[in-house]
Amino acid sequence: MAIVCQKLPDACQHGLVPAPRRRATITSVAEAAGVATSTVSRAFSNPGRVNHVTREHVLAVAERLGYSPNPTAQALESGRTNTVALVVPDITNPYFSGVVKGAERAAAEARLTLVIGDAQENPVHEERLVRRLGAAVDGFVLTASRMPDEALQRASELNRIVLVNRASPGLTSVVADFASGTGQIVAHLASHGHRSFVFLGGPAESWSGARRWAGLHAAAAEHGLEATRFGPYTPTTASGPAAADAVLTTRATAVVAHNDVLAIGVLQRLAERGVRVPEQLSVVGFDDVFGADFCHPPLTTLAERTTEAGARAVEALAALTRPGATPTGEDAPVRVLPTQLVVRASSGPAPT
Amino acid sequence: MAIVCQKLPDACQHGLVPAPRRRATITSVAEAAGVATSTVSRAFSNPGRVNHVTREHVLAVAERLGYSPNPTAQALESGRTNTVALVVPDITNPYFSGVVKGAERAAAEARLTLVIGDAQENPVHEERLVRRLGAAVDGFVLTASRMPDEALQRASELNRIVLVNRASPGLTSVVADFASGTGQIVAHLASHGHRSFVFLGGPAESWSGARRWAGLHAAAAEHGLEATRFGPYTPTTASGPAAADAVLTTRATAVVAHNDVLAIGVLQRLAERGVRVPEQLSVVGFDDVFGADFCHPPLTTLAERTTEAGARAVEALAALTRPGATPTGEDAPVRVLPTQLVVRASSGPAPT
DNA sequence: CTGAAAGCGCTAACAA
DNA sequence: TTGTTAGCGCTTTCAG
Repeated sequence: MAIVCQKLPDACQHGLVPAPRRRATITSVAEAAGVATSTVSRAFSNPGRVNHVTREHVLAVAERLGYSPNPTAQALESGRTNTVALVVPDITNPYFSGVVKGAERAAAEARLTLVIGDAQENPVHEERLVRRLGAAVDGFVLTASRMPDEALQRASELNRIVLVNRASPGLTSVVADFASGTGQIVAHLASHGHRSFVFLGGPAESWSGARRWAGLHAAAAEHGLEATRFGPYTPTTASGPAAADAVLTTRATAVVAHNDVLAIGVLQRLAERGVRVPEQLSVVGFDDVFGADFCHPPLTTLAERTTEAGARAVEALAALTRPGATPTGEDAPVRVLPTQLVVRASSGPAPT
Repeated sequence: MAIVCQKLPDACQHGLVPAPRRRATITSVAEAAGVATSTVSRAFSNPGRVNHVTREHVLAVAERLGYSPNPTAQALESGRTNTVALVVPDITNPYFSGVVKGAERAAAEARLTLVIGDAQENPVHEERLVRRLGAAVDGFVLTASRMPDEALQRASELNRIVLVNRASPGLTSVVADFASGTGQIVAHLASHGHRSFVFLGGPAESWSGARRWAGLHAAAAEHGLEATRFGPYTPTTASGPAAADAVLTTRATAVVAHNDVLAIGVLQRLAERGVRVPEQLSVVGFDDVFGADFCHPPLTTLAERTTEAGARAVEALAALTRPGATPTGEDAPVRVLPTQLVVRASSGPAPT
């Protein structure tokens, strides 16, 4: 059995690799159609340079054989795959849904295939993903990348990269306006008479986490509020209890969480412990994710334009892959998207 | 400038395609190391058949040059990419998060790269995705596929396919035990004195939706309940108002929604209209997604082992891709995973 | 243990 | 307009 498998181009490899059926190749189509492979190739990717009736014929034969060009081979030749990868830290975090949706829409418009990779909140895994996928895609959108700047620089030498909610020297990026957003949050709290708040920090590597804290800190100083930072916490509801309990050791009247998922976990814990929100403690999140509007009480949170961010990032990436595009450089644009505070029932006047 | 670009293997293509930098190839490594390309190849993928010190040397040179094998080229030769695709109808639906997580874990264990595709609730888009990615991956896990059986059969001739929450003749699949699950739901309602309920159906093409209704219908007959089906509704919270309003035209004392997201939308609408849950109306969902435990009131729902489903599916796919695997056939296994009713506050005694 | 050479499926000169 | 030919980067016989 195995002995037969030597170099018989077609019959072979079947018993070994259970590839369902051998796909038709450009060669088989060319033979069946009685033309050269290059004609078949042109029929598909260069319609202008082939006789109309020849083309029809080739296409008909191809259809009959169920042929469609092998993207792997096309990619090997051209170096382009028309595929871009979107990498997110944790695909189960609903925050990234919007980014994914926007990226998909933009990819479809640019006739690009989008694949999504999950970095699993792990810089090492993220870097490996980029290495692994590097030659198989035309570029990456790295969302809230946890990779250190050096790693990003290294990766950007081999790959086209666009960042979302992360900035790094020389790299194109799309970020939310955290400066304004954190200002809105602090103004909201100040207007309600709060004098101090606790910030529940997210992962240490999180660039946006750092921006959030920096913004809150600055705005707090401006408004004469006292701001304290706790954490880091893994941004999941599971971190809620520890975070909430930590807050309750202080006399802060408000708490701002790294993101909504963490805030919701905090809310759950506070309910468990009989702390009334917002009467005793105001809670504010970031992201306005699915769930923020129906948790109890509904969460005040800073909404970002995540869909737009995903779309803009893919568009920028598509532009980078087009011939004649300027590679990254000093002038790498940072696009800032507005943010908006959505006030719901989880925040209110400070207790007197 | 462009004139220079003729066939100079290296200098070319730079001005045209702004690929950040030319990646090192097996040839450049071979030259730099003073060995043949085949030796480099073996150093990487056949460590046994190369002298230990030669191998070290090659690896060192490769490292210095930043070389890593081009998966596209490897794939072209071997037909294997060590990449599998997971396709979901809508990645923003939190239900699929568990499947993704499980698939990721299993893929990592099998040393496979996982890419995720979003079919956007569209059978046509789903089929196109399979076509597009077909040659670039070793196989597919199609989750809750909306493709008709014929399309699946066709696709399975060219690709290795494993289904999750969908069955189709001859295809391997992993499904939740809806028969038991729907029985649990109906028993729960019956034990609380409900005499009739409405089922809010999901997309018409949804296989699991059909199973859910079939199970509910059968169990209702068994318990002497009256079951009515409404819909189809798009399974998003946005469909909640229409669905809830429809239910309120009936005298049903309970409503079972196609999934949690829809159920949450219903809950929101009921609150808006002043209908008390569960005093006036019990609400039950499917999936136990993120949010089901903190919506108001917390949702009674049928929990599936989504993580396990994702993992099992990828394992099955990995097994299919291993040499010697039996291609699909009559005996294609259908693996049934248990389901469990999670009773929360959204369901209770029928109003008297 | 290592090298030479063929070829995976496709595209892009170049000729005809 | 079409065919011929030479690779893209890699793996894999087959010799040495």
